[in-house]
Amino acid sequence: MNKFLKEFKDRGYFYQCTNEKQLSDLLDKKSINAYIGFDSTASSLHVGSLMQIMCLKLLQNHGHRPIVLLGGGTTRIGDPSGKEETRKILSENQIENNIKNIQNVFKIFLKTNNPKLKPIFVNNYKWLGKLNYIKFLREIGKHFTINKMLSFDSVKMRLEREQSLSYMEFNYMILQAYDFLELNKSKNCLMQIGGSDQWGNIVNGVELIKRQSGNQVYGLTTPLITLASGAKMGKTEQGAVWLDKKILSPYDYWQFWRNTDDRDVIKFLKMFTEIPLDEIESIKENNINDLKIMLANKATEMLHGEKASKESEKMAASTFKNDFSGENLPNIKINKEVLNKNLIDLISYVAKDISKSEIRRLIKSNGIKINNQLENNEKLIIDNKLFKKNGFIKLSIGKKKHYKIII
RNA sequence: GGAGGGGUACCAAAGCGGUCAAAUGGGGCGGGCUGUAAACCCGUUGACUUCGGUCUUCGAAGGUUCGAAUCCUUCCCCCUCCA
Repeated sequence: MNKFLKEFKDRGYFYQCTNEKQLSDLLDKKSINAYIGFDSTASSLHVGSLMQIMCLKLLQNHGHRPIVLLGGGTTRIGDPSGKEETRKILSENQIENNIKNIQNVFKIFLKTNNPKLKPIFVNNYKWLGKLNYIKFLREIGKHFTINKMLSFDSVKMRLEREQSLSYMEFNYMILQAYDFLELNKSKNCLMQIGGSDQWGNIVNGVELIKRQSGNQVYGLTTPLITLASGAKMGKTEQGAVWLDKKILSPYDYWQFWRNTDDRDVIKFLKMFTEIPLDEIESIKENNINDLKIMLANKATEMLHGEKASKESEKMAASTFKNDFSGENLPNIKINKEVLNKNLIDLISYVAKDISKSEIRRLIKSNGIKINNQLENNEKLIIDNKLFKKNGFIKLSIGKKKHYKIII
């Protein structure tokens, strides 16, 4: 089997392929261009897309060139795959801004010195935006039969559940197929990768290209990641795990990986780091917590860089050892308005999204510590004296959130 | 177009004139156990509070009533069946 394909499978990225044997031979013979499309519905991607990003990275590592399609056109429509409801339509401006921001992630992950392997960015609005309806129906539409379209999971599910599917959304798969055709023509793209829910859309593209130009292209899908707990990958208590430090700090990102379920650690090491598989094999019996730290380090390093990764590790170490070093904790400066007020005001200032009622509850239920000391007095006045000993206060909210309060 | 059913807190779902800030489950949060894991156990889960209370919530707006999530009117949205 082709080396790329082999690693693709060994790392757990493989779900389905349109023609595995042929694809393997092709990849052995030459370097190809392959694409994955990403949704631009939010200003950043989250870990839910990370596997796809890793796929592109792997592709690149094996000497193939990644094409990143940011769906300025299709985002204007909304993919019904896997969705139970029609999606909100975003404004054009929003979409373009999202695309700009999302690109940064790829620039980080797909950085390379080899100009031949540099990622190609495309926005399908460029071609979808100027389609001529009649012409499109005649040239592209004729290749799609309603009979078949109705049989696709994305459509079938909606119909079975008797949830409405608008004509607009119904067209999504045709547009995605058209994207593939366009990229095949203009960028000589020979493969599309996508999540398993994209299978139908991808197959349509492969067939459309075959009919239109006779070219043979391939599709590859990745499995839905299932966590040991049964939950969806990428959600934490706080919400989605974003790949943008403006939305989710490197430390929180690091923590996300550090808190991986035992049963998922090896799987994640394979999927979300570039540690060689034989190395993972040889360390897999190591202490589980060391492995989690390794996972967190490597994953954070890929996205936020080595420095941020190391700092996060240090911060975690000082946070979870109750030795009161507190050195690496995030600094929160308080101004005089908060000084000499009470504990509730301080916490409210530090954690703005917690309501005062909630803070009172926290204090009552032993959730708040000042300098590692349980503090039950919500009216404790925060004055200069408290800062005397160390020059700062270590404020702990629950077991995992700690702050270094300075004046 | 006709006939029904429904919209309740983060989600699901009970309540159907006062005892409802609203049962129950899930989720979240805090605590315990531990390994920053899992499982389990306990507590908590509208806001503000001088801890006495106060204010705002049951699709929207009005109305009846001492009193409404609960009854009436209008409107909006969803679903089922018939045409």
